[in-house]
Amino acid sequence: MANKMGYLSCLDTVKPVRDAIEVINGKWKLPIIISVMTGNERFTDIQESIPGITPKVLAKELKDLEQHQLIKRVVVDDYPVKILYKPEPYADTLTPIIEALKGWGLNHRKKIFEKE
Amino acid sequence: MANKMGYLSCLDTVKPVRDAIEVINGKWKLPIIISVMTGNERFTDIQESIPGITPKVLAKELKDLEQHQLIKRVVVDDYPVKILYKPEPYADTLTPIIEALKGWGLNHRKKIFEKE
DNA sequence: CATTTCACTTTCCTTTAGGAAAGTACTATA
DNA sequence: TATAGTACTTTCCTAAAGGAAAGTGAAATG
Repeated sequence: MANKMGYLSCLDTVKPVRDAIEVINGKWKLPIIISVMTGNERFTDIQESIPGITPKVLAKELKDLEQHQLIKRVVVDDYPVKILYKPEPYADTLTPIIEALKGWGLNHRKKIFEKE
Repeated sequence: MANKMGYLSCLDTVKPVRDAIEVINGKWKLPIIISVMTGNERFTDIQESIPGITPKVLAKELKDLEQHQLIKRVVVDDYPVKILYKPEPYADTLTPIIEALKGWGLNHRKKIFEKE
C-alpha cells in the first residue's frame, strides 16, 4: 500500500501556489490592483498610472478582478454618470504578496545592475 | 514645472512588481522551483512531482530558470552520466514570495468552498 | 537480444495574451 | 458649433504559452 514514487512530493506547496497564480496571473492584474489600492478610481486614471496598458486590456482585467471580488465597479448617478473602481476588502489580503514581489523586484534589479 | 497628472502615481510599487513577475511568470516556474527546492533533482522526478507538466514545457522552463540563476544543471560524470538540477542560493530569495502565495492560495480555496 | 530508463527533442496544433488603431455614445465645455 | 473628455468596444493581428503524441540516442538491465 506504500507508494513507490521515487520523487519527493511537493504538492502541499505547489497546489495552493497554483491556485494563487490562477487568480493573479498575467502582466497586468497586480499592477491594476496596486493602482486601485493607491487610490486611482477612474478608468482613465488607472490607465494613465500604468505605463503601456491599453484600454482593451484594462477593461478585460477589471472584469476579471471584479469576478474575483478584488475590486468593485461603482456607478455614481450624478450628472454626468461617474464610474469608479474601488478595492474590495479582499484585495488587502494580497498585500503580503505584493510586498514580497516588490522587495524581490527591487533587489533583483540591483543585482542585475551590479553584474553587468 | 509641476506635473498636471490627475492620477496618483504608483510606479514605486508597480515597477519592481513587474520586474519580479517577468522572472517568475507563467504557470510552471514557481512549481518547478518548489520541486527542486524540495529536493527533486532528476528531470523525471521533477516532472512526476508536478501534475500535468509535459517534458517539453519542463525542458524550456528549466532553461529559463538556469538563465536567471535560480537553478543549476549539473552533469555528473559517473557511468551512466547523470543530470541533476539543484537550486542556486538565489532561489532562496523567492521563499517569501512562495510562502505568501501559498498562504493566500490556501485561504482562497477555503473561501471558495465556504461560499459555494 | 529485447526491453526499459533517462533526458530530453520534434512536430503539430489550439488557446490565450497582448498590442495597435480606430470607433462609439454620451456629456461637457469654449 | 466644434472640440475634448470618459469609458469603454471592436477589429485585426502577432507572439507566446501550452498540450498531445511520438521519437531519439545512449546506456543499463533482464
